[in-house]
Amino acid sequence: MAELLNSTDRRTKYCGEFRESDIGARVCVMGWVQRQRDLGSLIFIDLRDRSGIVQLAFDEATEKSIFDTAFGIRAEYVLCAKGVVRKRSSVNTNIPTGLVEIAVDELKVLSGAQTPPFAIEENSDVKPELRLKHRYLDLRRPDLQRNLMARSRISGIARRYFEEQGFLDIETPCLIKPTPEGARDYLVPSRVHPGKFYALPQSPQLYKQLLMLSGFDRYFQIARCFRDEDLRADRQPEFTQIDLEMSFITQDVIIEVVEGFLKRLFKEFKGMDITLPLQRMTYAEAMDRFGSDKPDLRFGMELKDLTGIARGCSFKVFASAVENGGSVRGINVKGGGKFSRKEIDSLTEYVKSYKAKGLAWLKKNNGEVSSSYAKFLSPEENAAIEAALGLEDGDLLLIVADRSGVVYDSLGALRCECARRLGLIKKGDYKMLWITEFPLLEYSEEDGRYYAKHHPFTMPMEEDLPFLETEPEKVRSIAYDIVINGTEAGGGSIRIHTPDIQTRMFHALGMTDEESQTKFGFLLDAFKYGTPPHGGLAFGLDRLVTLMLELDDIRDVIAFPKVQNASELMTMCPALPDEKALDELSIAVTKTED
RNA sequence: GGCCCGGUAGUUCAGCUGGUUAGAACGCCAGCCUGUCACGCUGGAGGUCGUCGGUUCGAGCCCGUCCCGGGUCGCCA
Repeated sequence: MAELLNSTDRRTKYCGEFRESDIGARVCVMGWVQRQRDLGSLIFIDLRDRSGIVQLAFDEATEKSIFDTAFGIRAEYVLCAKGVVRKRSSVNTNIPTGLVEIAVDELKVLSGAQTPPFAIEENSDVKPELRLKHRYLDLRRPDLQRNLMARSRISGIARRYFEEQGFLDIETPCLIKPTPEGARDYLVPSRVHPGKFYALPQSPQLYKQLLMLSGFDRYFQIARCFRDEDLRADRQPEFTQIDLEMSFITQDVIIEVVEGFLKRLFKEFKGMDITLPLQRMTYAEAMDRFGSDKPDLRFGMELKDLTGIARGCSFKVFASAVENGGSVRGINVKGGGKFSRKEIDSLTEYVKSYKAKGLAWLKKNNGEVSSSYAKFLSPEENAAIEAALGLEDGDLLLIVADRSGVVYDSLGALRCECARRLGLIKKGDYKMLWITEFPLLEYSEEDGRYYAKHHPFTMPMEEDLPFLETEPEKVRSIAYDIVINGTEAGGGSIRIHTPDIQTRMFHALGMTDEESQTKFGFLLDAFKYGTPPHGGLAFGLDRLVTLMLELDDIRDVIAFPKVQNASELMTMCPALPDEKALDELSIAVTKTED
C-alpha cells in the first residue's frame, strides 16, 4: 500500500496555509488524515499537519482507482495528495482554509495507521497516563503542537536577545562532580572508575562562575538541569534553564538586562508592553504583606499583623500563640461573607495541610455577623481586629495564630486559594516583581545546622557581613528572584568572589577547612588567581513557557515529560540494566522495586 | 515518607440499599447515501469492573493488600 515519495512529490505548502488566492493552482500536500467522510459517491478527507487542516475532495470526476483508495482511508493514515485548489461549494467558516478544497487527482498512501487509542483532537479529555504512554500521538494534538512551537519561539527570542546583548553561548559539562549541598543528584557510574560516580548538574552554577574567572564576562546557555526530587505540577526532574552570568556588574545591572529580556519577550510573544523598571520588594516585606517569597500581586488580601492586639487578649488561642513567640495575622477576603459554613470548614482543612492548628474566622453578611472567635474577645479587642483588617459588609476575616513560619505559610497559601475560589484571577493579567534581600542562611532543626537558602556561593550583603559568625540568621544576601503571577520564574545572586568570604561562608555552613577543600577546593583555588566580581540569574524555561501560555501543568510544554514517580511511561524508564552492564560498572544492586 | 482524589468497553463516563444477562455516548466494523466538514441513516462487534485476598447464599458496589495515575505537604543548595 505504501509507496515511496519520488522527486516530483514536493510539498507546496503546509495544509493550514491554503487560501482563496491559491484557487486554480496545482498543489501537493502531505499530512495525516484527521477524518474521512464518505457520502457515497462523494468523499471528503481532512488532512492535518502542524499548521492546520485542509479538505481533500473526491467526486465523480475522480479517477475510479483513486476514489477507491480514498474509500479505504482511515484516521491517521499518512498521505501525499496532488490536485487543483478550488472554491468549495459550501464553505466552512470555522477553519482558515474553509473557503477552498483540493480536488485530488493523484494520491499516495505513505503509511497506514491503526485506530489510535484516543482521538487526536484539541482538548481531548483523556487520562494522563494513556496520553503519556502514547506521547507521540498526544503530541499530534493541536494544543500540544502549539505549545511546543511557542516554546521554540520563546527560546529563540531569548537566544537572540542575549546574543545581541553580547552574551556568549558556552556549553558546560553534564557529567560533573557530585555536589554535597542542595538537591539530590542523579548519579552516573562509569566503567573506567569502579566505585566512583559523576553527577548530572542541578545547574551549571560552578562552571559558569569559573567562566567569569576565565574572562567570558557575559555567558548564557539554555541548559538542561537535573534534580532527583519529588515532582509537582510545576516541577520535573529534568528541566531547562535560561542560564546567564555576568562579570564586573552589580545587582542593578543584572536586573536591568533581565528586565530588557522580559520586555522583549512580552512584546514579541504576547504583543504586550510592560513598564520598566519592575517593582522590587524585599523578602521581609513580601513575607510580611503576603506570607510568601513569591507573592501573586494579581489580587489583594494582604496579611495584617494582629499580634499586638492578640497579646494578652482573652482568647487563649491567640494569646498563647503570642506568648510562645509566634504571631497572629489575618486576611480580609472581600466578598467571602457569602462563603457557607461548609466552605469555611474546607478552608480550615486547607490551612491544616500547612501545619496550622486551626482557622479563626468572622463573616459579615447583610449586617449579620457570625464568628468562630468573637465571643471570646472583648468588644474593644474585636473592634481593633475589625479595624485592622478593614471589615466591611460582605467580608470574611480569616486569622491564623501560630509559629510565625506556620502563619506565613498558611495565610500565604490561603489568600491564593481564596482568590481561586472567588475567581479573582483574570486571564491575560501579568503581575511581576523582583524579590530581593533574601536571607543568606536557613536553620534546619532536623540537622542542627545552617543551610544556604540560595546556594553556598551567594554574596552576603556587605552591611550584614559582620554577623555571619555571630547571628547568621540575620544575614541577608544579594540574591533576587523574578516572580510572575505568584510563580518563581527565575532567580539569581551576586556571587562571592574572594576566597576569604567563601571560606567564612563554608564555616557558617558547618564545614571544616578540610571538608571545604575536598568539596570545593578547585573553586577556592581558582579564586586566588584574579576573580572579577560577578553574578547572574537563571530562568526556568519550562515555567516561563507555562506562564506565557497561561497553562497549569508544566508537562504541557515539555515534549516527553515524566510522571510523578519520575518514570517515563512511554519507554518505561528508568529500567534495570542487564547483568553484564552492571558488572562492567562494578555495581551490585542490593534492592529493587519489584 | 504523610494526607487527599481517581482506576468499569478503544475513549469519556453512568451503574441505586450488595441481587438474574454490567449500560450510554463517542469511536470501531459492515451496508446505504452527491456537498459533508463532530456528515446522516441502518445494523454489528466489543468487558478478567486495576491486582490479589477476605466477608457474604450472592460483590463492579463492603473490608484489607498491592499496583497504576493525579494533587499536595515534606523535599526542591
